[in-house]
Amino acid sequence: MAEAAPRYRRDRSRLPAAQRRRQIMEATCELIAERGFWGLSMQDVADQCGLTVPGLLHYVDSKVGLLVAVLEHRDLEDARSLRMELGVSENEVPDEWSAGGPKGVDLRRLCAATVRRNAQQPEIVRLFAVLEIESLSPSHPSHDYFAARQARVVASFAELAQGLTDRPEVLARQIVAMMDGLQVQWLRTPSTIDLAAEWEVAAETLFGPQHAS
Amino acid sequence: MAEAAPRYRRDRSRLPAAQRRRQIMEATCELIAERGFWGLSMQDVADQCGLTVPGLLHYVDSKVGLLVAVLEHRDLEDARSLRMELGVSENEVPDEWSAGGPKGVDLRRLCAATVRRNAQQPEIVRLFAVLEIESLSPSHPSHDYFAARQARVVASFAELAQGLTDRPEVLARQIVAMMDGLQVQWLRTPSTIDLAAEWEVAAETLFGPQHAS
DNA sequence: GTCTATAGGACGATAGAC
DNA sequence: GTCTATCGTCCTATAGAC
Repeated sequence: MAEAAPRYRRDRSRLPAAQRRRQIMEATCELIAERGFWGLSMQDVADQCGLTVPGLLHYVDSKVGLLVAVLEHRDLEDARSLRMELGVSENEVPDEWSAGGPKGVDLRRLCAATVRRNAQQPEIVRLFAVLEIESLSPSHPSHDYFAARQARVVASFAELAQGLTDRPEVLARQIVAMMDGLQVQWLRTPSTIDLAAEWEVAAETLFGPQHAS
Repeated sequence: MAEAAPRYRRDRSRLPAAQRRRQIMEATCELIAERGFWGLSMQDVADQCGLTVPGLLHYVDSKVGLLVAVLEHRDLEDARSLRMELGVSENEVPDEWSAGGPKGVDLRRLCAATVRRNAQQPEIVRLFAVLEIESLSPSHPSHDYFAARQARVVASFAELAQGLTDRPEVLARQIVAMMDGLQVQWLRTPSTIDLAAEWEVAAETLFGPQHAS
């Protein structure tokens, strides 16, 4: 006749909605990075937030809903942060570079900034690495999202590479491949690889020796 | 009082054990490539083989056992096939290159052969791509396997790159990164990318212009 | 905004018959 | 070598109370 113990000690009752949403999103990012979308369970997310599963489902309508919420959230966050990093520190505005119209941004600097930023958030990098691979399957809920994303990035890079080579799209693909590949190696053994430094060397190879400015 | 229908029409009853094992391994490869190890279910494997789950468990003792069986199987297969491709067509013997002692093999040719072979078995490439990322998690059953594999490949490549550059390990990592990255892009849109050709161009960038032999 | 309770499956694995 | 039957756990999602 013992009372059933709750799965988790819930200490943060009745958070404001916005804060709760952010909390849910962050927990989901971590857990997808750790286990992938197929390995994600609503129970784990709920536990990590100090909620029950129905409590969690009050905010997102399904497991897939959780995924798209996370992706939208990351896209906004990334666009904002990259605009800051490049747009403010230099007088170029990489307005919507990822959405279609990169305008006058130096490709090499854009890559370096991206890598530098990624080097500071391995969990996010891992989230995308996991989803990028998982979503190769046509039946994955974010299959279309990542297909479009890949095409968009390559197209943007290719446009920016037009002055640098006679095969801009090939260079664009190589850049993306090298960045992704180095990031995976870095994720596996972060302590033995300095991602930003490694990229600098790779950039020399891909773009040719650095011009003295 | 209707009889329960079987999940699957089992038409290949009582295969010889060796044949059954091969069938199980191939089905598992496909399904892990499609869904990852976390998304793999014994039921799916059993169905695809025309078995019930307990019937399947007669051959492998657990789900993890299935995974390691697949990896061992692929390693044997790959070593054999690569030895054939390189060792026979030229008079070099890349004996156990992946296990530790690459001997006098031309790195550039080794890479080209590997890519050429991979271009013909997208399902296997995808299997490894999925597991490589999934296994970043320390709790993944093949975490150690892929960590060791990564280290081994980089070390081998670095050793082979010693004559080519003053930073062989950096070049080795770049090669691995580029191969992996291009392969992922190719897996996403196989029809728009010629993997072997794309690698040839990348090799020019990484190794420098091809020597006329 | 969060809960309890529960429906309704799918899962990995075992025991034991044939 | 393969089966039926079954256990106990986990899952997503719903209904409705507070």
